Amino acid sequence: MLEAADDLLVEVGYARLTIEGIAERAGVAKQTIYRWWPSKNDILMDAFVQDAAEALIPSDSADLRQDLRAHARNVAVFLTESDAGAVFRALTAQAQHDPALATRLRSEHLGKQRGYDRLPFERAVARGALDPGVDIDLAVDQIVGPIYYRVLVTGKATPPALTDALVDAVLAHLPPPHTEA
Amino acid sequence: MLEAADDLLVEVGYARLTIEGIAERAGVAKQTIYRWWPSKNDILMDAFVQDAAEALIPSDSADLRQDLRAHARNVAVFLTESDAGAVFRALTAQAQHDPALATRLRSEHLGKQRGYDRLPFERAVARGALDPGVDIDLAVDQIVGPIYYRVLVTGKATPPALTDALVDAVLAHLPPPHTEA
Amino acid sequence: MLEAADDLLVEVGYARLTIEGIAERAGVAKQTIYRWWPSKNDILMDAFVQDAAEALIPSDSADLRQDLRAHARNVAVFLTESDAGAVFRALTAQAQHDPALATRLRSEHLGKQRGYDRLPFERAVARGALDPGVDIDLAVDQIVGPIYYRVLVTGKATPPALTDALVDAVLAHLPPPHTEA
Amino acid sequence: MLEAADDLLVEVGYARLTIEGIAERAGVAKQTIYRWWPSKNDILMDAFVQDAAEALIPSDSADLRQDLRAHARNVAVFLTESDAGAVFRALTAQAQHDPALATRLRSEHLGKQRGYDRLPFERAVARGALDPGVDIDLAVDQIVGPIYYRVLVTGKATPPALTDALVDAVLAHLPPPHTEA
DNA sequence: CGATAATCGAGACGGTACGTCGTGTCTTATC
DNA sequence: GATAAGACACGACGTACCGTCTCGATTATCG
Repeated sequence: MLEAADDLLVEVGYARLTIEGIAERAGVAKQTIYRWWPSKNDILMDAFVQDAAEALIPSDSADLRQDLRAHARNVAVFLTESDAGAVFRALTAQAQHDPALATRLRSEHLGKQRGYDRLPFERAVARGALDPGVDIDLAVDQIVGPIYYRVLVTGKATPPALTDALVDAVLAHLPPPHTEA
Repeated sequence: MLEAADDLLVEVGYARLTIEGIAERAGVAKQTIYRWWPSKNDILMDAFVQDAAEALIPSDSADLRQDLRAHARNVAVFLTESDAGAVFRALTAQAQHDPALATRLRSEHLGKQRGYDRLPFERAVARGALDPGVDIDLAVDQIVGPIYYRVLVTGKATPPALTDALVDAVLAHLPPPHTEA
Repeated sequence: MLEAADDLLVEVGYARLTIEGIAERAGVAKQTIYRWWPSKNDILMDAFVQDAAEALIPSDSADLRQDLRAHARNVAVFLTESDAGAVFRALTAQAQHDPALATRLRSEHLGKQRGYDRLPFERAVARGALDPGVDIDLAVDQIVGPIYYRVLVTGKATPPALTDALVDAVLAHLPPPHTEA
Repeated sequence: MLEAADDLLVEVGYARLTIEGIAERAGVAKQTIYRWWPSKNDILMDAFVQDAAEALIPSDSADLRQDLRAHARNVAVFLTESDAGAVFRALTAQAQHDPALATRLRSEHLGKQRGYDRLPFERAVARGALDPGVDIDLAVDQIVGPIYYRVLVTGKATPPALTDALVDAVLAHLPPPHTEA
């Protein structure tokens, strides 16, 4: 059922995604869908949560720059090339018109994702490679913000060269750990 | 007519914005709307272009940091607080499902806007305050990207402290102009 | 269960009478109803047979006119004022669209009722007060026919004055018993 | 459209007559039907009024018995054999559950029909062949009542022999005009 | 007297039709 | 000749019941 919704979204696009279509594709009665989900967006939300659960956990190589570069590349690929990314873009779009959906999206996905995005920095702090006073959230915004912006707004590509440059720019002015030399 | 569309969008939200509603509000027959605009999105697009034409041109104080900070603040306020910003968010959302709209939005608004966003940097280069080799587009992405990202995706606030920090972070590692000492 | 059906019919009318409603009202699962009755009409039919069993047996006063007048009044009151009459009208209505129901209604109720309707005439013949050659069925039709017609079709009232007049009109031209003077 | 409703009623019966079916048959959108008729019964009512307008006007032969016999036969044939009669039976059935429909049926059809049913008697009175004090409505009820009763309730046949007998029975005890001998 | 089956409530399910809303096209009457 | 008014074919909406189908839980009987 979630699978049917997922597939149809990718096939025909959000605009032509109908509950009747999902029901027919899933071989299910319309009422059965309404029994479990109040709206099309909730179906997509569940489909997305189910699919995207595993994704976008940064690796841990003990090298902050390397981890961030890999993670930024993964975020870009997820957003632009994966099916789950297509669902995410659709949900984000709908969330602009639907505050309840926005809340769900943030509480059920973006919160966790923010945790993953912070992970490389937190590991670096833990291993003493980064000053604990660094504003990690700001750093994360500076890396992933431009990626989402390009995907959702300008439509420009987000090649590795770009994501690498974003990472490098952020790292360039992060204070090194204070060494009592 | 565009006004009616504009008002209704703000009043009832995109989801409940109908062409019949716009026609009624404008005291006009539905067909008259169809004579000029092929779709709801095109009406909004025109309404947006009309309204937002003047906005978001950066000031010129001969101080790059000061100009960028002011501009970033303006972008944030436009996106979160103005009626035109609400229309922009709706259009950006719909553009996710409608490539033609995405194209219009980019060619009729974002291109010009990008020019404005670049202006402070170009002026700084012109007055010799910035190395001409700087990747201005990257710098712009790093400043405005996180703002759009917060507004469209995470829903977090974008106070002046944040936009200032973004500007400062970008300026911190921009190479100063090469001075032949 | 039959009681629940009966009550609901009188309360909400046939149009809003649902099997789910009956089940809920009777505190019973829908399937339990389906175990015993194939359809809504069959439930009503059983409810009617149970309730109406006692009704409409003509008295025997040894006076044909008096018996017929009393019986005709009873028929009119049954049809217009009793709950069982309401069920009968509903069943008769449905029988127009459902031949099987029509057959049940005739075999399980109307046949017996016709026997009761004939009784005063048969008693009169037996006691020598009526010519045995009389077409009793025709006479019955002429008395009860107009009553049902008014109730089911024209909706006009059927007061005692009317039923009495019907009886009198029929009796007026019935041949007296042949007396070999 | 009315034609489609009419045809479908005869073809599939009232129980399977759906508005979607009528729409499809008439090559029309469902909404177009709802624009003009609030319910299935109203469609049938209009279809019936249109079709049955001409029917059942008694002939005038200057012979009361002959006119009544012919008219009673026509009524019986109309009810049992014509398409319009099938619609009438369905409407009468639904009118049992729907007071508004009952009212329409009476005001738009039965009133006029009652006028036709009375006509032979009124003509007889006019030509001096019938006592003006006769209760014509009662006489009409006694003739057509049993016919409707047989058709709607008992389902027994209404052959000419029966309708003739009904007419004869009524005429048998009607007072002749008072002749000043 | 405890295992074993029948019966029941609850309610999910695939369906059909409902009556409503909005779309984009069209015709008609007005100014 | 453009416009308001609004009818129309169409597609989808969300709802109500239909009749069928598992599920446990609860009796009720029999071993």
